[in-house]
Amino acid sequence: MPELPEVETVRRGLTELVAGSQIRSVDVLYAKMVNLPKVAFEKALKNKTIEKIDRRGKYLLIRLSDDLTIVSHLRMEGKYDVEPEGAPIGKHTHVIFHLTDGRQLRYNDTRKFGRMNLVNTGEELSVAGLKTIGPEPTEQDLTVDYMETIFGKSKKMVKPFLLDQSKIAGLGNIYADEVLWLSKIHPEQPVNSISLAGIKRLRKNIIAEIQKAIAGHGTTVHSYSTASGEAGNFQNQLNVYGREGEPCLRCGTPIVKIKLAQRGTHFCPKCQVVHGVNND
DNA sequence: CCCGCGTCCTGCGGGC
DNA sequence: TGCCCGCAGGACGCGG
Repeated sequence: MPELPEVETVRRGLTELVAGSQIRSVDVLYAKMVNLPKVAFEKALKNKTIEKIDRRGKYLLIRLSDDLTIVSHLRMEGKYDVEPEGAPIGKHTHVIFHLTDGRQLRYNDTRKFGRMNLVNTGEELSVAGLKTIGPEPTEQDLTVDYMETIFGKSKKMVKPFLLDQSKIAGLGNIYADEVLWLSKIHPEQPVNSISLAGIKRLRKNIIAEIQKAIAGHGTTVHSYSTASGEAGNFQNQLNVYGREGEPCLRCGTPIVKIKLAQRGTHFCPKCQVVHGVNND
């Protein structure tokens, strides 16, 4: 479920809760969750200290002593919870880190889509998604020049393009719909037909929206909450996502939902129209 | 190389 | 009510 702002919120929560803690042992309850054979994964993590938690796009990089890093991707529904030793194990708990202070860090994931890759620090690029990941959606990293170049080279529809992590890191289905609505760009618009003004508008909205969502601790759907039990509140600031049939907040036209590249896509059919080449 | 599609999983809500 | 189907904030790997 989580997109960049939710993963960043998890990163901050984990930093508060477990940075500096030592792992006594690890239990892998669902072997496919980890890249190494279960026993090797468990053995390698024995007695390691969690030094800090970094993030790249939607990936958490859990830095451990002895130059080890767990590359953790939550995919749709992964979450970390800290529980006291002895708390009942939920049916969706797949990895348990026993800490030396008596607490446990538990990885829970209803759909089992999440993955943990244990690698040597510095060799994160051996993880498939990190090899090709695009720039972070920040003022410094996501430059106008870069956007102009990649947009000029593809005829792909802009919505699926924004979901491609090798182009820009961190956007998912919700924020892609939101930034296109904010930028008044139709989700089916081919990227090489978006004017420079449109690209600049989109870039500004991507950067600002991600920052705003991080400030709001991310978007909560279902019963998602962060490691520290803190639910995000950004869902209250969504303009189009999940608002099918409700009036557009700019013009009152009912929001439409279509399917693009297998993903639900929300937009305003009046504010967001497909333009001709470079016609804004 | 690019693109679209199936696949990995479980739970929930809508419709019959 | 019960069942079946489609859908869900992701991304990889495959084949064309």
